[in-house]
Amino acid sequence: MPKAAATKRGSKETKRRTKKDPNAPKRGLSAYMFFANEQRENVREENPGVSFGQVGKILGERWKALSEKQRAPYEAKAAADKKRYEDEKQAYNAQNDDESS
DNA sequence: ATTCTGATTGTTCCG
DNA sequence: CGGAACAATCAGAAT
Repeated sequence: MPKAAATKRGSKETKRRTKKDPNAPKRGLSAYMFFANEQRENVREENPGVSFGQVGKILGERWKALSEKQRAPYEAKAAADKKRYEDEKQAYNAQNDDESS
């Protein structure tokens, strides 16, 4: 367990922190994104007719329903995507450093 | 050093 | 076109 429990992120009050960077090196995607990318086709096929109201929620439930090993490929992708972010992060760093002239 | 927070990411669906 | 449930994330900023 990391820390406390209740931690509603997005209180909108503290949102004014993290000053947006000049080129904002947006972070990478998340496992869910990769998972949804593959499952969306599958879930939609197994749940014909269901609207986002159902599919969306079902998708999330199924996400954890998979075995950790199943999430592996998605988590792996997420990790790989993060690396991608690291690259832009470095570009952002270089740009920032090169900006002073 | 440690803690936390916010920003972001992508899917589906519709009006 | 965007928003909202769904989940992860995680890197940097504040303490």
